[in-house]
Amino acid sequence: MTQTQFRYCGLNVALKTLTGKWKPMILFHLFRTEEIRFNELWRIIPKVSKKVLLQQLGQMEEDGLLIREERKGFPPEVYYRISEKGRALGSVLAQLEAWANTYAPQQVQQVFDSEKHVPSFD
Amino acid sequence: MTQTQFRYCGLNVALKTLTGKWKPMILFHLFRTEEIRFNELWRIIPKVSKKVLLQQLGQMEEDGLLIREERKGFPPEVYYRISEKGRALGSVLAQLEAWANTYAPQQVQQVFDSEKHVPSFD
DNA sequence: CAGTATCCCGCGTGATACTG
DNA sequence: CAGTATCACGCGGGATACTG
Repeated sequence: MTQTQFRYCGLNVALKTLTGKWKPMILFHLFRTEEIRFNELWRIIPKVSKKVLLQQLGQMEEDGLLIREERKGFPPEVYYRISEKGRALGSVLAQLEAWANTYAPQQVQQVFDSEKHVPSFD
Repeated sequence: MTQTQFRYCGLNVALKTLTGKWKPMILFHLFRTEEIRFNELWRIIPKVSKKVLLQQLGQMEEDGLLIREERKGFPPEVYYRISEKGRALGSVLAQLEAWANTYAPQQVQQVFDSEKHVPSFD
């Protein structure tokens, strides 16, 4: 039996940065691609309003999870990519995913079914 | 460089079960003790209303994170303890805690300071 | 194309009083 | 002691139109 210990202050902070309706999906895509433009991201994420997507990206930038790069010109080009801080979360996110798949497979399936098409990348 | 992969459906489910203002603290205490009575928990968690604490405990029971045991008699005695499913999250929670302490120490410190007294058990 | 401005609504959280 | 009933409020999320 593994005895794991933690305090809750850091846990609070970590969960706060991860909390947001679209953040898991955003992270998923950031982990998949080197960089991605806003509209590209917006197109592949169904049913989110532009305002909210911008909002969540803004929070994630504030929290240092991602890096926003604005290449000058017109029309504007803005690229988002995962940061080091964000990448450091990768294994933990994978473990959360694994935990859910193990202990709550039916709920995971529900989320899966509730979406038109979950990008299946192999 | 560790390449970690995850989909977001399970991540969504996992984060949903962890989302709640007092859940990190509740988990912390459940991991510390074998079992704990409601009022005991209520006393050591400052500034949470009884209703909300009950609410969050209720959700966590629904999600199978903890086990609620009601021992008959009067006045009633209700004990809460971590479940297997909940315990399986231990190492992940510890990693989230560690991540926050590494990458956002000042925010963690802020949370720490904003509380009268964070139970420091060693 | 990327971002802002408004207006809106439901839900998570909270204070307080009451009950078995 | 543990739990419920009410009432209230702010905030996250959403629809839509507009701007540089």
